[in-house]
Amino acid sequence: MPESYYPDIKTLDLFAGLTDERFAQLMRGSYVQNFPPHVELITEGDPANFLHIILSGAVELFASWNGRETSMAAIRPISTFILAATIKDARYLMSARTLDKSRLVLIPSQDVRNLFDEDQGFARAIVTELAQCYRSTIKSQKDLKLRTSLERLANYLLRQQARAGTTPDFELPFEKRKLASFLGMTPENLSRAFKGLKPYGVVVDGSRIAITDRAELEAFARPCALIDDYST
Amino acid sequence: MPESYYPDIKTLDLFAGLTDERFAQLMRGSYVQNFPPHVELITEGDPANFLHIILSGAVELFASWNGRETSMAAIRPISTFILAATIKDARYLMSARTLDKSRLVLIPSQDVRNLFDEDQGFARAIVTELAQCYRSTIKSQKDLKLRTSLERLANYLLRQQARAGTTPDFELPFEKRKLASFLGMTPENLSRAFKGLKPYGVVVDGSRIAITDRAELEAFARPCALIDDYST
DNA sequence: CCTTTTGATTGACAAATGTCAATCCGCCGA
DNA sequence: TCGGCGGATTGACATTTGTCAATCAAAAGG
Repeated sequence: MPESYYPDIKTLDLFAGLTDERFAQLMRGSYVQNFPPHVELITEGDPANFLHIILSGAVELFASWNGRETSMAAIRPISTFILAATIKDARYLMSARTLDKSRLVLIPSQDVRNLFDEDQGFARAIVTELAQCYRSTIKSQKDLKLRTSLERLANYLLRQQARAGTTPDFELPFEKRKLASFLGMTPENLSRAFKGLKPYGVVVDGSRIAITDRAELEAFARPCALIDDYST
Repeated sequence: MPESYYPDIKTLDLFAGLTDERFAQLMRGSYVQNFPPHVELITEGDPANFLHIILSGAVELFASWNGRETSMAAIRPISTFILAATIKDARYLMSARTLDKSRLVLIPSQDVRNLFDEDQGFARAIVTELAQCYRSTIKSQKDLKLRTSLERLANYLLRQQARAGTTPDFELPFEKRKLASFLGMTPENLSRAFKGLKPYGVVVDGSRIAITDRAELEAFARPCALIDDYST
């Protein structure tokens, strides 16, 4: 792999504490690949041969059963995905596909496991990352089980706006059909949900969303750190 | 803590690899406590001061939001719970209460984190445990998003029967109202769901369930390792 | 033994969500 | 520019799920 990517990858907490030597060794066995949009990178059920890192673009994790499919998460640079399967040397529980043109790093799982056994700090970092992922899915599960679809959408919009910055409006990061699947509803239902939030100051213009009165929307959505704060 | 509990706790994968000395040291700072049924052990939002281990009885993990409550998981001996919060030194995302009279071990979180930094094998074990928990919640999320409540119940019954052994019937491990909440539905809906499974050979007698034709039920439920096999 | 309590069940109804089909709209390529 | 394609939206309708109230059954306690 070209060394020009090293600095980007080093920004990940997972690798920040590694010695240059160990990091370089890990990278030497790895690959960087570019993918066009809508390419399936990983199929659920396959053995986890590589730890994936997304450098640019966007990746969707999804799952299927009995002819149905649902969006589980969207991954944006720079982060790893499907760490647990790599560590456990198990099969992927989710599939992954590119949403946009994306650049990925593939690190052989065996190398990650070896490094884990050799490097105390790396082990610590892996655990922190795993715990983070675990807690995120718990939050997501609480979101699903405790809220109606309207409430889920309202809180999602609040989180997105907070991420976008100080402006009252922002762009949805992907198609509405994906958002619907991610929130656990149909596209038709999402359309109606957007209308249902109009009284609370949500203005929709294509994929551009404006929240005209945050306090009003919050009064309805009731965001809560133990569900909506993905940083803790 | 009385040493008489040591052998039981040592059966946990998490502690199996520790030297006797380190294990004893960890236990010396810990407590064993007995609790009656229906006692709240942990409240979501509180800082995670202790890693909990259940030695006997049963514990329910649940979460609340906006006056609603949902069952997230049931924990049975001998296992730990809420490991991620302990490791991250973060707040609990779920509350916990005893279902039955239960005996618990409480290990100060700081001791767990210290041991993690000192002991390579322990770190490995923590990661394995965390990865396991993480993958379990992913499975649970797939179950929730990809299946109807009837399908969730059918697959739940198949899993329970497999756990119970070779007999076609088994006892539900807790109240139906808890089961309903766990499966993401109301008690009324669960009642109707049981009736809906009658054509597939599910016979209900109080909390005793019999599956008269497993093949028939499987044809409807379509169990799948990537959702229903909690061992991988 | 009887009473009280709690959970389970049922029916009637309401609300939420999904399905299907038609239409609309923006984008891209010919 | 003009189609045509795919996603978004809408309306009508079906299904699923939740809510409320009443009733039933079993367990707990006096």
